[in-house]
Amino acid sequence: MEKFKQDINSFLVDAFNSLLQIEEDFLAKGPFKNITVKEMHLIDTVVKLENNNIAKNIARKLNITQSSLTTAVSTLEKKGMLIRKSDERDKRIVKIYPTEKALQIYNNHRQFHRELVDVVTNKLNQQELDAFVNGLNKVREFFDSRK
Amino acid sequence: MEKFKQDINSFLVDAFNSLLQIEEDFLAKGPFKNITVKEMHLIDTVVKLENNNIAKNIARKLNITQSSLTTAVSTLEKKGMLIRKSDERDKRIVKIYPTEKALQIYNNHRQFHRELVDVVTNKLNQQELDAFVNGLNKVREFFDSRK
DNA sequence: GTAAACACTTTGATATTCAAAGTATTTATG
DNA sequence: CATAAATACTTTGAATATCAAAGTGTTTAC
Repeated sequence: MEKFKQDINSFLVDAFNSLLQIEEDFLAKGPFKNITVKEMHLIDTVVKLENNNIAKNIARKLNITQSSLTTAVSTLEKKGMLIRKSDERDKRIVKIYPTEKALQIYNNHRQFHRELVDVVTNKLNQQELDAFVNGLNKVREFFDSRK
Repeated sequence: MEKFKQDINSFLVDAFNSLLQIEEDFLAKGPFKNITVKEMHLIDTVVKLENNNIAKNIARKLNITQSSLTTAVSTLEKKGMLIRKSDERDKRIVKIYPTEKALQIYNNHRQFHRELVDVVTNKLNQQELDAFVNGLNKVREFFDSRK
């Protein structure tokens, strides 16, 4: 049992850092080199929020302050990745949209994640996969409950 | 199958950030409030490397440059967490040691991880645990092979 | 119609990171 | 054995990220 616990712990400690590193390398080798993991994460959030893409929601999702978001969006606006549009109905609100270029990067990055997950699922049979995903979800539930 | 893949992916994407957040909160509530997750990670590495605690090794382990390490160590030296000692035999080499205070923080943090892992293992039966750890190790293998 | 609330941006400060240059020490080589 | 090269680290200067607090403009509430 101790062995299991060690495995789980070292995974939580080390594997995530490895993932970050791999992701960084992948982006560095990709077609758009001047994008960091953090910027990728922002683009990802913007795309996924779709119609809830107002600045406030994005900041909350990313767990950063509005002022931090403002600067991050400005940077990506300069890089031609994001566009600001103020809401027609409520002019206080700023909505944030990905450019065509950002969508390309997004898809490129999605592909990376898809390959990553494929490697895992290919190595497990159906029963193992069931149990694995079940385990992950328990960990996640715990994390969510502590937030 | 698609559902499984989505679950695995969103775990890798979101759970990591949740963990970071939880860890930050835990440190903020702990007995030594002025310690960040990154600083904790540095202390952790110093303690674990034991006799290989020379600056160069620590930087490599953390995947940061030597110059970044220098400033990080200086900060924790000022906070009374780390001590520099130059090597007797080769005076170019700087060895880095944790103070008593750092060891207390280290143990406190270890306890946090122990509890975290306990929560997970308690929620899974033996068979599920086998599959879960097996799956994690497959993910890790993939990460390591890409490094 | 004015005060309060809201959504965002700007400003000023602090922290992190890196590359490049600099310092001190050790190793290699002719 | 003297000097060049390599090594381990630190300093410097620049870029980026982050936040709190103050500021701007807009909407809502009374």
